[in-house]
Amino acid sequence: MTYSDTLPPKKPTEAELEILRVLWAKGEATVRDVHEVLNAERPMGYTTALKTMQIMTEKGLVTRTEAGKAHIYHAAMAEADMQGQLLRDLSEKLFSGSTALLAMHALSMQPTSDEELQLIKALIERKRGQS
Amino acid sequence: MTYSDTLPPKKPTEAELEILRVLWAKGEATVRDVHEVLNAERPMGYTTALKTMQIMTEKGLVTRTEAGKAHIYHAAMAEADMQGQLLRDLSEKLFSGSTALLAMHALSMQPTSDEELQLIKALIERKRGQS
DNA sequence: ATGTGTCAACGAAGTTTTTCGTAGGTCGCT
DNA sequence: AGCGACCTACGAAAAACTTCGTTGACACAT
Repeated sequence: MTYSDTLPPKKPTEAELEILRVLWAKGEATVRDVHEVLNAERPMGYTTALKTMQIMTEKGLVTRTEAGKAHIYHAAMAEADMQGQLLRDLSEKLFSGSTALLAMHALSMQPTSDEELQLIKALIERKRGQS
Repeated sequence: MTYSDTLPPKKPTEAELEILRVLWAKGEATVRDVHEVLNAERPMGYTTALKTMQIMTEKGLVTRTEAGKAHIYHAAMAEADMQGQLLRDLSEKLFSGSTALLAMHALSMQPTSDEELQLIKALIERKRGQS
């Protein structure tokens, strides 16, 4: 029985999220793969990445295949699901739980391309019927 | 010379954010005020709130007036600015830095009222000219 | 003046997160 | 067999965060 069998996945820590980012980008990766990417961004020991990934396995944040010599890791949660979870978390803590309010704030803070605006308008039209 | 004079405000921790929430809601508050609110949500010692607020003062997250007996605290950063900062942080970590992408995801994850949708549309129209 | 209540300051313990050194295993090469 | 390269596992230190007990100050009522 693993952690993930009994408890809902907890929010990843800062370091864990960095590793998840690499896993999402690559689809799957070994500790070495992950370490190479992260170490390029800022100095970090190999065993630091290893240890963190071991802990993440215990927590159920990643799964691994122990096939060959080096284990192959996968993110346990899809990136979109994690985006949703952290977005909801932030909306609760800073926007009274309103993801719409959060979205509005996000939109107003940065130049957005017409293309993106168009996508958002489409999204809104699609939602209009629902509520 | 205080911390905030030399360094940009760091991301608040979980506990610090809870305190900021109270300060933003009340405008200003004493340790007792803050403690009463937080302790109602979940058990928490008075000195825990006090200590955290002292640390926040050092970090420059809050300012305080030492006028009377009890110090009066204010959030150093406006709520909207903190919302912006944390939104940008999240967008960098999970949305390749695109706040528009973040906004879209936020919009698609929860029923949104027509009224809110209307506001967002207006926001988009206003932005359309800019880019 | 003595006791009671409220306050800030401080130190320190407890917890979680991050970091990495060391040890031991396996593989392939000489 | 011995060596070097690469891997996991483990333990533990270091750093960051959270919690709270104790102390001493001050004011006010007894």
